[in-house]
Amino acid sequence: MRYEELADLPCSITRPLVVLGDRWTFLVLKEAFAGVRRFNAFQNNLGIPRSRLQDRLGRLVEHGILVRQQAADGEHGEYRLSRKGHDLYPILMAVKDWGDTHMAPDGPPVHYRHRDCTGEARVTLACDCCGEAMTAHDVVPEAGPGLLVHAEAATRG
Amino acid sequence: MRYEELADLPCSITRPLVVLGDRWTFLVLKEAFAGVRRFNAFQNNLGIPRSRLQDRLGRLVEHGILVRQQAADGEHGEYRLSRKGHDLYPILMAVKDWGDTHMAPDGPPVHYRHRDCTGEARVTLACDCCGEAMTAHDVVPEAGPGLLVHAEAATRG
DNA sequence: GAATTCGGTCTCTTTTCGAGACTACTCTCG
DNA sequence: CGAGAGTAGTCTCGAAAAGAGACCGAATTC
Repeated sequence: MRYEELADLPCSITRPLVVLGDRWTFLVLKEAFAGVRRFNAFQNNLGIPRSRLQDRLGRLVEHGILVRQQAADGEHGEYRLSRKGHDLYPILMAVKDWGDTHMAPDGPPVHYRHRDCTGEARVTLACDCCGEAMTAHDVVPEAGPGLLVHAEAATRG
Repeated sequence: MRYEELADLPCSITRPLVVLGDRWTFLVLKEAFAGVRRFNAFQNNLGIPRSRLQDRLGRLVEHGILVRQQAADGEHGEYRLSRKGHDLYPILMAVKDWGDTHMAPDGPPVHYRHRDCTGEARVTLACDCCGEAMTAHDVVPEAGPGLLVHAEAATRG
C-alpha cells in the first residue's frame, strides 16, 4: 500500500491530496458548496456511480470534511460541510480561476459574484507580512516545526 | 466513457479537474514547482510507477501544462512548466494552506517564505472590486458568457 | 568494452471503477 | 390496508486503471 503512505510525509500539499486527490472527491465537494446535501442529488448532478459516491462521502465524513446529519423531522440524513470542509473553498476557487483563464475559450460559464457588489471572487497569492502579490518565483521554502518533529520521530522510530 | 464527458460541461471547476484530478497529477506538479525536471527525479521523489509517470507527464504536455525541452547540449530532455502550468501555483498553495491548518498537528512542515521578507505566502479569496475578503457564503453564482455559448451550441446540436 | 545512467516500454497481477440491478425503509394516496 | 413512488444504500460482475518490476536502447563514463 505504497500510495497511502504518502500521507505520512511531512508535506502539507501531499497530505491533503492523498485524501482529496481522485476523480470524484473535488467534484463532490463542488456540489456540496453549491448547496447539495442529499445522496441522490450528488448522484444525479455528477453521474457518479452510486457505490463510488457512497465510498467518497464515507471518506469525507471520516475525515471530518462532511458531517452526516440525521434531519430532525424523520427525513433522510444530509451531508453538510463542516468547518474543515468549508475551508476547502479557496482551493475550488483557485481551480475555478485557472479554469476560467485556461479552459474557458468562450469566457467564464459562471461568475462568482460578491453579494451586494459588482465584483467577483478572486484568489490571490500574497505575502502575509508585506501584502505584496507573489508567484512561485518569489517563494523560498524553509523548514518548519512539523518537519523537525517528523525528523525526530523518524530517528527514534 | 462517461467521466471524460464531464469536461464538456460549462463549469470552470469541473473542466480542470477532469484533467488534473487523479492520484498523481497534482503531486507531479508539486515536484515541478519544486524545480524537478527529469523523469527519474519525479519517479524517485514520488515513488510513482514509471508507466504511470510516463502517462501523466504525457498528458500534462498534451495539455500545454508542461513543455518538453530537448536540452541543447546532447543532454536528456526536460519537463518544464509552461505559463499555463505556472498559473496552477495558487491551487497548490491553497491546498498547502488547508494542509497546514487541518493536517499538520505539529505545525507546518515547510514555510513558504517571501523572498527577502519575513512573511509567508498565503492564499486569500477576495472581491476583485471592493477588495473585501470573501467566503463561500458571500458568493452568488451568476450565468456568464461561456454558459450562454454552451446553451446555444446545445440547442443547435 | 563493460558498467552505468537515463528515459522509456512491456507484462502481469491487483485494485479500483462503472453500470445497473437489487434491497430496505418510509411516505403518500386511494 | 396495499400499490406506487422516493430515498439511501448494497451487491455483482465485467472493464479500466494502477502497481511492481523486468526489460530495452542510446549515450556516457570508466
